[in-house]
Amino acid sequence: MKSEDIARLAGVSRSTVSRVINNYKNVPEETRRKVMQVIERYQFRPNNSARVLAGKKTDTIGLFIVSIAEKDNINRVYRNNYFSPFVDAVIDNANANGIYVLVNSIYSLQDYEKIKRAFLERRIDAGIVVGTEKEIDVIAQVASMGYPFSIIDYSPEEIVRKIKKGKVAVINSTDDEGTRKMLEYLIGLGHKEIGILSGRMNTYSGRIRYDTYLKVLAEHGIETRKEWVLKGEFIKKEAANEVMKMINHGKLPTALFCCNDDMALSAIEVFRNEKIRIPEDISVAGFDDIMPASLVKPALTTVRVPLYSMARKAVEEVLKMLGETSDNISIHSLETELIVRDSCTAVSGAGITNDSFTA
Amino acid sequence: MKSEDIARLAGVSRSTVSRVINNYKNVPEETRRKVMQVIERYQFRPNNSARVLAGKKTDTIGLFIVSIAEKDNINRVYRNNYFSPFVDAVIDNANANGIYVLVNSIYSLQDYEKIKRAFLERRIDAGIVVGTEKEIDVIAQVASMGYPFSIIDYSPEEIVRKIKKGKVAVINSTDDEGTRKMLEYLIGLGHKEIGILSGRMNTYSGRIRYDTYLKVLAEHGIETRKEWVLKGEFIKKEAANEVMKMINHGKLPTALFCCNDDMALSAIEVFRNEKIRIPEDISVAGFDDIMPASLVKPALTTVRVPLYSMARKAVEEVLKMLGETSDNISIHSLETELIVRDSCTAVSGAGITNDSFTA
DNA sequence: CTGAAAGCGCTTACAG
DNA sequence: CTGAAAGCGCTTACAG
Repeated sequence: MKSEDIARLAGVSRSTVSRVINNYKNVPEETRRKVMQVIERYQFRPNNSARVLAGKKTDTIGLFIVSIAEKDNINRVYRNNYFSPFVDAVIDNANANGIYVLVNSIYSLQDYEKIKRAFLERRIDAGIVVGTEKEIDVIAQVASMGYPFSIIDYSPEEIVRKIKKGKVAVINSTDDEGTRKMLEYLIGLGHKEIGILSGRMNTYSGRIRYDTYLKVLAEHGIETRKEWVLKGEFIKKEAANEVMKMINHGKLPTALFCCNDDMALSAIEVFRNEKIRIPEDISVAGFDDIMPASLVKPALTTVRVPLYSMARKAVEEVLKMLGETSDNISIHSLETELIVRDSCTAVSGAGITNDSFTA
Repeated sequence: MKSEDIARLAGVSRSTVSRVINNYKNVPEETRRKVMQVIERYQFRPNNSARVLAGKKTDTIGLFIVSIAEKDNINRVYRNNYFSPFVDAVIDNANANGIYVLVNSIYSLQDYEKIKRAFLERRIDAGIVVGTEKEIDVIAQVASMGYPFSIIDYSPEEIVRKIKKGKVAVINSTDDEGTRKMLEYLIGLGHKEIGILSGRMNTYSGRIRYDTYLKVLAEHGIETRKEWVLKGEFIKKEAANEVMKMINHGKLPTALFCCNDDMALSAIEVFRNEKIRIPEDISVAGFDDIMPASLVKPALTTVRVPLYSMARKAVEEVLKMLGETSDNISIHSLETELIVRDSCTAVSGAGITNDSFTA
């Protein structure tokens, strides 16, 4: 069944069938109805390849997930916990707009060519990139060909510097404010010895969270120690190693700010095994608010990153840019939120209770 | 840049360029090299729509995720925990074979038309369906048009009955054996009072797990009680309600077999709030082995469903069928595994320890 | 308002 | 071994 068949059956030309399908206004209601009837009767749907070849959009966007984890790491925990809701949200929002989503995993620099390939083969109209280690040069290249891009978690300054032309939206959360809220909450609980379990420094959020930690402590005249600055790379295992090292080293801080929940969960496990109580002996804070954060005991105090809204924004922006002719680089920061649960408490003897802050 | 440009630059015809791209054997090495050089120099990639229109495959499969949860249920917990690894795995395996994946969410019966549409528009070569409430008639219809399908978690008997013709692979896990192993493990621990928190009965795995529970108890001459047969629908909230009802009713069983981990986690939470200790007062077992299962305290004893292998199988089968001409319906059952952790223990006074079974 | 025709960028018998 | 040509199924100026 092709448009020619529909035309014959409806007693019109292929041109008219096409005009009906594409909602041209200069088709009389009578004709439109006649054609639609035949279309519905035969469940006709135009061949997408033919439409695209004739100049239509693909109505498909590419979602590229750059994964921090190794390809053969079966757990791939970071991705599962953190990205899944994002992927869901992108698909939901795209589908709601009649747009298809082609999802790709990127595990290596070489895989990055997939992005270019998908565009060169004209499989997609636009792209969304999420994950670690974004190869900005490839993206800049594709963007300069005129394809819109939403980029999640990337330095706006670097985008402005590296993307000379193109339609690009950068979607971040306000991790600086989130970090600040968390640290001021801890300081408010009386903590003066606050360690950090940092994330990947080649990641925008990794750097922001770390930099803001340093900044806020400095503002409050609080010093940290080398042994309390742990490098966890956003990965559970690395985090566990670093925490163990700190424990063996001797004196613990009274609070540990972890740059993501995965690492916080890992830290909690190590502490528990070492009979270090949470939050009595040490307060542990996370970042992201992934699903398990509310399930573990003690439930994790963390900073919520609005992944769903970010996904929606990414889709919205990319579709908006698709309809525009001029280049444009836009920056969007969505609000983070402090989520107080049970893994942090007042420093003993500080005379402050957790409750004063949840109210 | 199109194949014509490459042809001109390489001093050959479009036909020859096409033969090089499609690996025809009757191209002399010399010619092939010459053409490839130009292709690489200009980063040429053939327009996919043109190829498809000319008769090539799309090299894209559709992944359709039927979601039990409501569209506007922000948590959509079931899907996140259970399906995410599956989606990941499908994408990994497809990409590894140079195949793209178009991911679609299905929330309503009406959404089911998306499947038909994707095929009619010739966007995909084959489909994989996962999730609850599979509208088998739509699938049968599409399958009868010759498009291969892998269906996850569906009754083989019903497939054989309803799909008269087509290329279909049904991929299940051995939930019957898994259920049996779990129940015999519990019975071995001395439990004679075993309740069940059942799943969705319009789901194949939901029915199998329930039916096998009844069967195994009967085989062991163990009776259950009406008040211990809870209907959780695979959903945390329903599960919590049912468990609460059972608690209020009075006597508890010594063990509760939950038909998925989400419900088990939910049950554990309710018990904890009611000061009922796990596993001392009641043993709780799950099914699936989702990520949080190993993280909660006590860690959940459960049955592992080999989601990753199932995803790989689904991709493999669908690609295999793509290369075949004849119709074929195949049934595949992948092994489940009993995972003993901390949420189940011997009935007090039974004189049996957990250790006797983990060895 | 509507049809005939050109064109989108490939692939593949066909003929040589 | 290789090129000219037909054809895939649409869309859209163009002409009327």
